[in-house]
Order: sequence, then C-alpha cells, then structure tokens
Amino acid sequence: MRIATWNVNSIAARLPRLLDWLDSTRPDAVCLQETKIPDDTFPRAEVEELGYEVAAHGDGRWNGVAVLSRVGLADVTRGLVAEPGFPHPEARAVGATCSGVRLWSVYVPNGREPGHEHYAYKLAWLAALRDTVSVESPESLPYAVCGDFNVAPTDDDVWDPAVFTAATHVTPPERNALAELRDLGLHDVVPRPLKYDRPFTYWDYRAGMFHRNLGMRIDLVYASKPLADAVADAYVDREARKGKGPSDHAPVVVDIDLP
DNA sequence: ATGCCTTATTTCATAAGA
Repeated sequence: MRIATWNVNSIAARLPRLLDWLDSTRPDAVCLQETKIPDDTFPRAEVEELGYEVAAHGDGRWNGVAVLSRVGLADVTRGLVAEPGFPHPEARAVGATCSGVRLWSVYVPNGREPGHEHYAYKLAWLAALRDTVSVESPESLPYAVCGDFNVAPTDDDVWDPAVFTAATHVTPPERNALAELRDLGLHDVVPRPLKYDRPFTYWDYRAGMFHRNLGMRIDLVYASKPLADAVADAYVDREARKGKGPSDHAPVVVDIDLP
C-alpha cells in the first residue's frame, strides 16, 4: 500500500499537477492540505476519474483538507474533538479509514509568531489533535496522522536554526506537542531525500530557496507501530516541487507492506 | 539545470503563508 501527504497550496491552482502526479505516482491513499476550496466546488469528478473516492473538508479561501483513496474510504470524520477556533473552528482535520488503515489529514495552524494569539491557538489545536488521536487508541491499529504540522521536529529539520531564533515552528512548546503525539504510540516516519542530505518538504517560493535547498521538514507522517514497522520505503518527492507552478511543499510518499 | 513568490478575494490591493 502506498500512502502520501501533500500540502498542495490550493487544489484549484494545482489541479493539473495533482492529476498528473496521481496518475504517475499512483498512491492508494493521499492526504491533502491547504486545498483552499469549499466542499461544494471540490474538483471531485476529476479525481474520481482516476479512481479515487474523496473525503473533503473545506471552508473557502483558507485551509481545507482532504483524503483521497482508491482502496475504500470509510468512517469519515471532519474536525477534531472539542476543536478550538480562531475564533471559530476551521477546516484543518479530516479522518478516514482506507483499506483498514486509519488516516488523518491535518493542517496545523501556523502560529505566526510566539506570543501571538495565533500561536496560543496553534498549541491548543495540537492539544485537541492529541486528545482526538488518544480516544482512537491508535497504538495497536494501522494508523497515521499525516500532514502539514507546521513544526520542525529537530534543528536538523530547518536549513539554518540560527534563522529561527524567536520564530515559530521550532519552539519547545511546539516540539513538545509532537512529543505528546509520540507518547501516544506514534512514530515519526522520516522519509529519505531524493537529493542532498536532509528530507526537507517545504521551501519558500522566494529568493530561490528551493534551488539553494534552504528548506524545512514540516510535513510529517506520524504512524502507529504496526504501520511504522511495515514501512518498506519513504521519500520526499522533490520532483513535484520543480518546474512551473508548483506548490511550495513537496509530497511525502510512504510504501507499506502490511501483512 | 530545479531558477529567485503565490494564493483567493473584500481584485489593480490585501492578508496570509512559514
């Protein structure tokens, strides 16, 4: 089974590239983030044409997540338990079970800057994610939380830690929130880079950051032990970041050999 | 070469991204 996660930065703007990528990569299930589209205008027919079912959760201009699956899509859950808002809950999480594997597609709030009320929102949202995962008792199931976590787990996951002093994505409270997810029995499936030494998944559009490989690893797959133990390969598809009109994130692809 | 920001909308400017 091949699963993937990709922040597409607008599914409308990315649709031709997404369809080409689905056709060539053929993931069984894909978690998408920043679809930026209401559910009633999601390009459902185009995706279904390639054999995928769609569980979308969108609310307009910002945010938006989805799970696409060509191996079944059941028990769709939109939003978290007691999900906090800014001020109202946003479309940042959707869960679905695909061929016996429970997947969550998440788009964690950015936080803007430490001390900002959006940063407090980010931490509250991560706590709600932890609580939501906890009630599903993931440790003994094939289970993964996939998405744009907007947190770099370690200093090696940013191109230059010195640039991130007093910045979000690297602070101890954010990293502690990831540790609390790991305490629930989830494991960070670290993909291999296809080039260079570190598996960055995001590069700013500006200043040739991609071409200088000044990136971050913030798109993560947090998998339960049964799923993590079955991982045969995992890689960042940086090819999808190249060329004209890419997302600023690359997909993470994980191949699993489940018994 | 991979090439120096992009998105949707409150559109010819703005907010947000990270």
